[in-house]
Amino acid sequence: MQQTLTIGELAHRSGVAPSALRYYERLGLIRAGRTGGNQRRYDRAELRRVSFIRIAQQVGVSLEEVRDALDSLPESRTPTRADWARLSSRWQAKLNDRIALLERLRDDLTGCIGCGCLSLTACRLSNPEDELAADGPGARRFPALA
Amino acid sequence: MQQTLTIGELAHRSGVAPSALRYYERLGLIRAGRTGGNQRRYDRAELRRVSFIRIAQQVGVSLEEVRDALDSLPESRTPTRADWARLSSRWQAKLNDRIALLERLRDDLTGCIGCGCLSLTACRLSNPEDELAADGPGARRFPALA
DNA sequence: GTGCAAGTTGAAGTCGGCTTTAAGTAAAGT
DNA sequence: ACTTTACTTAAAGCCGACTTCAACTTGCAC
Repeated sequence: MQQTLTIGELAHRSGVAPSALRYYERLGLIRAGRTGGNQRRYDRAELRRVSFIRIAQQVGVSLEEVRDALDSLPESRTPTRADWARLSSRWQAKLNDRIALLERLRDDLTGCIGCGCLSLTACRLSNPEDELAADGPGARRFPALA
Repeated sequence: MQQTLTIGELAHRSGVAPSALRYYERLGLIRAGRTGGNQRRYDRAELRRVSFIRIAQQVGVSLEEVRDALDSLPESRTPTRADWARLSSRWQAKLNDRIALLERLRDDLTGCIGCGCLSLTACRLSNPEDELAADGPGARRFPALA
């Protein structure tokens, strides 16, 4: 017999409000069974799903993207290992991009502290900006990630 | 004589819409001079500021947090190096936390692929969940970052 | 079996982060 | 000078991610 959690218990365990859990369910991110009296009962495994959702969210991934990812995790039958690998590598790339962004941000900060200048925005020593000015009318520093 | 950018030019260069730039200005994240005819003229340095904002945002940092950080970068007079160090280390911690989250997310994914199971949520091999069940009624996996 | 905390729903409200709209002004090209 | 394109504002609208509300039902505790 499977042990299940009420919405309150899952909320408490995960640190996510019951209202948010219902919202996630409406969006198809998590699933719940029901009691005879129509109350939700969560499989313990959902706790991991919720954790995954929250982490992803905290690093700037939208719920829609998360849903797409979770949808690709087949609940039912054997998926091809190739499908798995594809999904995984897509997320790997996404995560690597974000890690790179974070490192860039960190380096910007430390660079400006390192060089002793007082304004991040005016630091020419570590960041000669004129490279950009050279590459035509459409020079964009940060093309969109997605 | 300082070279300046119109809002359209800054928008194009940074990949951020003019409306968003005006919004950032209202929130105090960026600054602009004005022409005689009341049009904005941006110092080139603002490009770096905008870049910083967008990167921070993409990794889940709110504009308010960004503003707080940027506010601590004194535009005017010499700030204490201690202030700088404090601000920097606060952000370092923030960034390190986020990097850790990303790595955890990535490990969750790869772990589940590695072990060959088909459901992230049901993977018991690599993630025995019962440790959590043990630590009382308030066990929360992810206390808030901030 | 009764009481009360915890659960249910749909609809409306909130907040952050912008975009759009409307009505008008500035600046650059010819 | 004139035309076109880019800019200005305030106010309203929109979308994602929830929370709150109101009215009602379940289910565990005694």
